[in-house]
Amino acid sequence: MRVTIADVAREAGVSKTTVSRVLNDRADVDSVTAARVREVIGALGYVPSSGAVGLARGRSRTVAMLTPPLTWPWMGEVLQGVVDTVEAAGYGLLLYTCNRGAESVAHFTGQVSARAFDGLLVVEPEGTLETITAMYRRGLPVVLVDDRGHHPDFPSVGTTDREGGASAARHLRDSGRGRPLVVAGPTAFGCVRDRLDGFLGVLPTGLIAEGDFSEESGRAAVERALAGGARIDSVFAHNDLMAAGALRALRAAGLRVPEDVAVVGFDDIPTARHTEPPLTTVRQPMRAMGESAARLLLARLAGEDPPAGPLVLPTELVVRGSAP
Amino acid sequence: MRVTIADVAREAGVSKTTVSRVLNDRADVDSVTAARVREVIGALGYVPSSGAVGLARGRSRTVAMLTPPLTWPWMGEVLQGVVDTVEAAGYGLLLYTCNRGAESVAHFTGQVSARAFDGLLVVEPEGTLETITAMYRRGLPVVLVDDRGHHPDFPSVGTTDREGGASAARHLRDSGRGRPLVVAGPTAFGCVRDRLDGFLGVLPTGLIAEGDFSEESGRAAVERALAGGARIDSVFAHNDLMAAGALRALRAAGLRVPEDVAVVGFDDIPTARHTEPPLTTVRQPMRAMGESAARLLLARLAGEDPPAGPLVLPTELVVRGSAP
DNA sequence: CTGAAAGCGCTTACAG
DNA sequence: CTGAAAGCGCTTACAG
Repeated sequence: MRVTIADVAREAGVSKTTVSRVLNDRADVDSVTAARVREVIGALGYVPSSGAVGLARGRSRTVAMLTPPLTWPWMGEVLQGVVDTVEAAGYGLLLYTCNRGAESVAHFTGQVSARAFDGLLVVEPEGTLETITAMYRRGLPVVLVDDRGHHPDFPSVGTTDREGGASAARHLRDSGRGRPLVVAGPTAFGCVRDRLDGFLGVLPTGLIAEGDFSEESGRAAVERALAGGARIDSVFAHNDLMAAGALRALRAAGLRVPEDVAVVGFDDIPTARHTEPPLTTVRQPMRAMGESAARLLLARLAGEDPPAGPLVLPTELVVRGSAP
Repeated sequence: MRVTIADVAREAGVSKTTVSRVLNDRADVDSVTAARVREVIGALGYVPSSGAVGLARGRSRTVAMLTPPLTWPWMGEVLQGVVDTVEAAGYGLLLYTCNRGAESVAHFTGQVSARAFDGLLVVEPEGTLETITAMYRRGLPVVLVDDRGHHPDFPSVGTTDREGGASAARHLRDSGRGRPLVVAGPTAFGCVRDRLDGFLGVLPTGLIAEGDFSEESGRAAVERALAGGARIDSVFAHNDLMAAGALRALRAAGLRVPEDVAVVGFDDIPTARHTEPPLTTVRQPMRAMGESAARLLLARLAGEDPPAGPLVLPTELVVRGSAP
């Protein structure tokens, strides 16, 4: 039924070896022969079986990516950066998510999926780190897009969390704010600690609430602070979702943003420009991070040595109405 | 270096055939033998090569998905629905995007990627339709997640665009609005014509602008209408991005939303609840559409016949502040 | 410049 | 219940 290299060889009157050479653009084929083979390939609509090619070559020209839920507001950017880079290199991308928890991971490591790819890209490895480490030890090239923790063992791509936090603090300080509330993410994450350190180094405060990166937790943190009688003139939230929640709580309490309280977020998700007022935020270059991670992995597959330290891409303060 | 089925067989003192039987849970293996083999598999950390399995079995247990840019606000939901369903069935998902245009498609159809999957899921096939059709004719199972056009030749999953448009119109009419501006998408798309028909059947209007689904085009459409002296009391935009643009233009013109002009969008993207005021919108069940499309494809791969017509999932009017 | 043959790591009749 | 052997569709020394 399906057209194989043998069909092409027979039709073109050459050996499979020669067809294979043409397919792989080897120089040592007579140009007339090559042209004829190419013609037959076109006429027959022949497409090589990637499974067979992979088996024979020992590698699949496919990389896998293990992600948190794809509904995270910034995953689209990361994914697009990865796909573009990987496709441009002629690789395929196999996508896995951990959102079904242990079951997903089990499946991921299980017999069906495994060994189908040459290398692995991981975003936010929490929960899967042991598994990943084991695969890494057995020789699987891995690169982390790691905005959550510090995993010095792996090649990784990150962003300037500390400087990002500091830039938010400088901006608030320079616009005359001195009583900030920080709505932090879970402090177990390395990025959270970095953002906190950077911020506090510029603008020290005792008012620190720990949220869980959800909008609701941002809202609750502000409500608690207000109910506790805290007199704040600004909020720095560790992501835009919590900042949006803070915005709501402030306005619900009758406070004006930015006149009474300025708000700065982190990430610059698509929603950030649509809140009222639009959100000033520390932008993470998610797309560039996806591209860089993919490039790092591809370089690794091409035999290059992994870089000594993590690749760190700069954040950028984006000023909008919530903290002019 | 790498552990193969031969290593397991040798270590367990059985043939490769027996190991293969254990691997595939065939009933006809002595339970003691099976236990021993399983033990060796664990000890050696053996993982089958999916390439070899696929080659031997003639199918890869992998499906591919061809998508528009992953930064589309609702792609995350679709993708998550697909990944969940596909993973649960023990299949892998190969991701391709068309965002680099012709080059992407060429790569997609090219030798490296093709034949690496058993079936294909396509979202918004514009531009790739000829290619897809050709592959479909040659026997590749295909399912469309098609919110843009009408392609009766393919099994597809859609939503109730016409009823969605009608529900927006009924809502506006019932709240006393009679002079709507419709900001439509490109009328070349089947879904746009359906939304328009549904809306106009309930609330006829001559004020119809054609946007391109971008926020900017929504803003421009409203500005033009206002500049032309149109006296409107409501806007129905064919997606939330254009609705958000309309919202901005209206407020910039000094009009109050919803008091002076009510606004209804389409999609219910994450940003919809964060605009000021939050957007009333016709929700598309993107995640369910992704799940259904994947299920349809998997059923097809399992040998089931494709359904006669498209699978149509219901929209739902979500009422928020922009049109209470 | 070209081809015959072995091999990649599995599965699957077939035979026992 | 178990195994030897052929075959899946390619690539790659090796020989000419």
